[in-house]
Amino acid sequence: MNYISKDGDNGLSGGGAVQSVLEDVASGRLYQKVAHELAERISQGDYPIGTRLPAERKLAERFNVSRPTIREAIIALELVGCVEVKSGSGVYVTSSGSSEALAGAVLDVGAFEILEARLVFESEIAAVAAKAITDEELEDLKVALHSMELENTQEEVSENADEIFHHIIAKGTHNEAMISVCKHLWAMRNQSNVSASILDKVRQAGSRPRIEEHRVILDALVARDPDAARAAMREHLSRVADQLLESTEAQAIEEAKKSVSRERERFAMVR
Amino acid sequence: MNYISKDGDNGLSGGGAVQSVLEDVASGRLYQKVAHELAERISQGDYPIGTRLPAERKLAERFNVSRPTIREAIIALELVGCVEVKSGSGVYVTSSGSSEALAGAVLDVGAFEILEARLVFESEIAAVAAKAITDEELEDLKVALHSMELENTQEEVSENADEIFHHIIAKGTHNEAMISVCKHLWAMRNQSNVSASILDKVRQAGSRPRIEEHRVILDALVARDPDAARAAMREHLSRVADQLLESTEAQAIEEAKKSVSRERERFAMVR
DNA sequence: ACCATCTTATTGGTAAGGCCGCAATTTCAC
DNA sequence: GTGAAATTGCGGCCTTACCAATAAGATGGT
Repeated sequence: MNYISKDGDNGLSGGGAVQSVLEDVASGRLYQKVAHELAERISQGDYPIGTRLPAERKLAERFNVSRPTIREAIIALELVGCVEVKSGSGVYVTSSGSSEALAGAVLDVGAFEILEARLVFESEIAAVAAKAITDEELEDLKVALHSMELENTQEEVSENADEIFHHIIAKGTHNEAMISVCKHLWAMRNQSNVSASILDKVRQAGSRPRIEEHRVILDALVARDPDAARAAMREHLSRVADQLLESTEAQAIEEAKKSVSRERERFAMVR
Repeated sequence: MNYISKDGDNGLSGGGAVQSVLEDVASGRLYQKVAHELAERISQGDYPIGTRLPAERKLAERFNVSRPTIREAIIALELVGCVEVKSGSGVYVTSSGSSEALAGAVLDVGAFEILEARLVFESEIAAVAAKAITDEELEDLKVALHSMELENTQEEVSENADEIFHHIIAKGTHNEAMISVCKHLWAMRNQSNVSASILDKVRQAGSRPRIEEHRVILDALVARDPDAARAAMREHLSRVADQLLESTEAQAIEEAKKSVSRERERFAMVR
């Protein structure tokens, strides 16, 4: 990935063009991208364990970002535990293992991509859960569904019930890896800047049908029918995606028209 | 309270999960102290959940530190997951407990669970990739397959070719979310302590058939046949899982017998 | 050879400033 | 009066520049 913009523009002096980057990936935080890239280099072996990373200023130069940004990225890596910084000496690689965690970590992803992934993965999760879910978890699902209904009547939409509902299903697989993937998907969703702005409207627009779709999913799980559960989840997320497409079109009818139609086309393939 | 005194070492004792992650001061980085203090205020209720924190500049003033330092502290809190920052709006308290912190983190997961998840998810990834993969990526896959063959003849097994092969397929979906999930799965796999010890033997035992299985996957992708790709990937990972089961039984025939049979049973359901 | 000192490389922290997004408020047209 | 568009303030984001403190090696005197 390249952070370089056309020229050495800086926000300050002469250069008018904005501070780089934001063309490539819209408004992710810069330190995250740098940390991400750095983690990938580490886990890839460019910076072996025990070695010292280049100096902050060198890194800043190599990534074409400022030193504070590099500092922030290093702090992120430090908190993840794959790097240790010794004051006055340098920053040393301690473990490439946890760097992979961050390498695969969030980063800004398009809302449609996330939805497409959820459509594919969560459907399978539902199918697996249909065969493994316990009665208690089904009970929890009913509670979650009920609180979704409450949210619907009240104007107080906390958005949590939906997430909880899907999380319980993932938990119903009794497979930590699948649960982790589910969390990962929702973490991406919750961080995505697109979804933040648009998803609210989408949810408000179609909150009634959503309840019914969730109920269908629940029924399939109660029946322990994997195929029905997969189909119900697919149907649900397909409808959410459709609504997102509509909303997106309504919102950015001019600018993103081409992009939308492209995404729609892509989406049709997996649907 | 003043953070400038270097020897000051203010107690800052108490603390919950959040503080433990933000390792205790010792190393004397200023942002850690600030993050620590901030986390304490949050969990203590000074900044209730959902509310907005004071602006960077205000906080800098209140803590007698500079704005970059406040930014760093906020990043730490953000990574721990107890705060969410919305660009242009402010930074909001999300949860005083950092249970979400481990959400993205890779905690140890059983090898079978990971394999089961890969079986389910990577098969779907292969199916999606079959419709979206480019010719260049197919070329890359051929190269990866070739280097796997080389690894097979030599005794020098670097194990990388396998991972690269699967990564390229994920990349072939052209969906960042799916790529991220794939990375996430492999990160779990690579960190799992079970796999570290056993997977080597498994791979050595069945490295020859593996090549053939990968070739079948590649052929399906070349043919752009989603169903064939999914089936081939499922077949491949099923065999890997079988071999892992055998190896596990051979290794820990006494102690883990029950556990294994339980896992086998579980595994049969999704297979 | 040994030790104290100087130099250098590196991180730690600060200050000020421009840019851009968000949201509330105001203004203006209907 | 009401709804939509422009303005304005706030707030975070990233940058440049500068100075302080520390660690580790080089230097030089004994």
